[in-house]
Amino acid sequence: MAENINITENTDTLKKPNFIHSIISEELKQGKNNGRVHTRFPPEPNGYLHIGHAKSICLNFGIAEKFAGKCNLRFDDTNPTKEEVEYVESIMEDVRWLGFDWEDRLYYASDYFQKLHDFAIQLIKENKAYVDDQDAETISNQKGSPTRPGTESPFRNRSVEENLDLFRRMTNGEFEEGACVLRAKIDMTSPNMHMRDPIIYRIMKTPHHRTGDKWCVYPMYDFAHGQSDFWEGITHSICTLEFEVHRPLYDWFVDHLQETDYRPRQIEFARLNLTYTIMSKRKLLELVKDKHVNGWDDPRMPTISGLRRRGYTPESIRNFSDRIGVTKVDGVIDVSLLEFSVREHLNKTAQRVMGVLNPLKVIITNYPEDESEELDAINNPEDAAMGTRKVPFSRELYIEQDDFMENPPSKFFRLSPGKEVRLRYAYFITCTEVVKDENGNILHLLCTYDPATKGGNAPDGRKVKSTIHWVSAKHAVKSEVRLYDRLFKDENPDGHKDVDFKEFLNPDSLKVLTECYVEPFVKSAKPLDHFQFERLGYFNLDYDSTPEKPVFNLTVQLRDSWTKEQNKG
RNA sequence: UGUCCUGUGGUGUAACUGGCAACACGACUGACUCUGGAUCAGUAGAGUCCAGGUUCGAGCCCUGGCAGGACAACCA
Repeated sequence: MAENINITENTDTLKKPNFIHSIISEELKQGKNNGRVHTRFPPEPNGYLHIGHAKSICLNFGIAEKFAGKCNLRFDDTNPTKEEVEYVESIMEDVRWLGFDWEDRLYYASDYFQKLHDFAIQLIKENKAYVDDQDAETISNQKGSPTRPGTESPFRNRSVEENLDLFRRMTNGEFEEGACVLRAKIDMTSPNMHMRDPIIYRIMKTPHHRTGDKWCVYPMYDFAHGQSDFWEGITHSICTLEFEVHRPLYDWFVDHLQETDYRPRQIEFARLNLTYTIMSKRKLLELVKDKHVNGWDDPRMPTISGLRRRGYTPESIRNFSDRIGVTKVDGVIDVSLLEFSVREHLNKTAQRVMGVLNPLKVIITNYPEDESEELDAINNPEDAAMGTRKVPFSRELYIEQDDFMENPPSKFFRLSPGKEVRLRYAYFITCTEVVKDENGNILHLLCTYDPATKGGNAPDGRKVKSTIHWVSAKHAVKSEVRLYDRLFKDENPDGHKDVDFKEFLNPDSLKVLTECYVEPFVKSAKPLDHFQFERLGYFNLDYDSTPEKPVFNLTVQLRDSWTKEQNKG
């Protein structure tokens, strides 16, 4: 798992305003909540966070930052059957890695189990809640349908005393799971299904990851969330669109909780959808459990830990999040926007290095056998402060197979027989002979170099069409490189009614190259360090690396107008 | 036969109390270049879901439609 977590300071100046900012500004102008702004990020610890959560994290913490308010981290842990400490820990790690700080405001819904239980008793005493002995199916049938009103439970009018006694016995564990539930008494004919006497407590005899076996009744989401917000002094409870219809219920509970002017306000926004990926925690879990990927942090996963391992930076994710905006329109964002965001950041910050993925040996026939020299290379042309490094050069080199064509088309500028190209930061070379085996497979290339072009410039002003990357065979570090492609072949794998999303898994989403050569500079790299392999893409060092064998992950390729050109024809 | 929400270039978002539909990604040109990267300059692409109405003027206001989404877990 991730070791090198560097908290990056939040210097983003963009923070594009959105409709929630407008609502808050307006309220502030009216003096609401005495100018206080307090949000929260409330994940259920039942899985790893994904890029969709990142949007929510940036939104909630971003609002706090923008309005000089606060943002809490709260675990919505009201269902012990699904929640685990492993998830709690990963979530905290991910939020921190993204660059946000909840300071001392770490909360759990389970912190409020007692208060919630007290409130439930209060509702019973006010004759606004009752114990229902019917089973799940019966209750469900009585709820009616969105177009048909529900009917009342025969237990709806039990006396307060009886309800109090029953709920006490539920709490004491006298009943089996499913034997009965506590329901709010609202309106079985409401056009809003959520107002038809919603269940607020159920019996669960599963130990809770924090409270152990102290409780055997647990509050439902709707009963816990608004009250938790209230007790924490949350002013804006931001959630996704599907909770829109829950809002009247959210308000109903808070209105019955306490008489005061202060009310947390629920505001909904559209969750993030990305092309070629799925965002459902349940389905991501399925990919992990069925081993379609190698864990939650597999670099192909849209999880934050996956993106981190893949080489995404917190800045790039924050910028992405800002760029996509916040609205109530259900849309799908093109992954290319995410990719643009990493390229943008890594272009400015990544150490450049030369690495050959598919090696083709080149022998410089006029370069002395046992000699070698060191050439100066620029670490990052976008940032002079990053300085230069030495790159070893010798008689035997590797170049990229794609950089040589025996019979090149007219627009191919790279190496071919008789053609001269520049080896980046080194010399001009000319291909003099293609050496093949008896089957006609290319074994290696014989080239000559021009000693006068050392450093890459010809004193006679001679130009070459192309500069290619290379690596000195005897100095290079043999590495493994993992190339990733999109996990799904379909733009919307989740959007087909009759086809399971797994049908669209891309069988070629991972390609492992074991014979790659990278310049010795990378020997000192630590896991997660970012590099640009010149002319290829951005890569980072994987946790699986050993000093003997580095392993690199492809974060994203460089834009490539050559293959684009090729695909035209 | 319901309630709630949403409709602006290919995609995502803007447009302050009505005033020439803007920005980013993507696409395409060209310039430059020791990364076919980056950078720079530029082009195309929507008349704002539809139909009426108010107004000198409507993406914004009004009326009526249409389309898409959410809601019937003892999940969150």
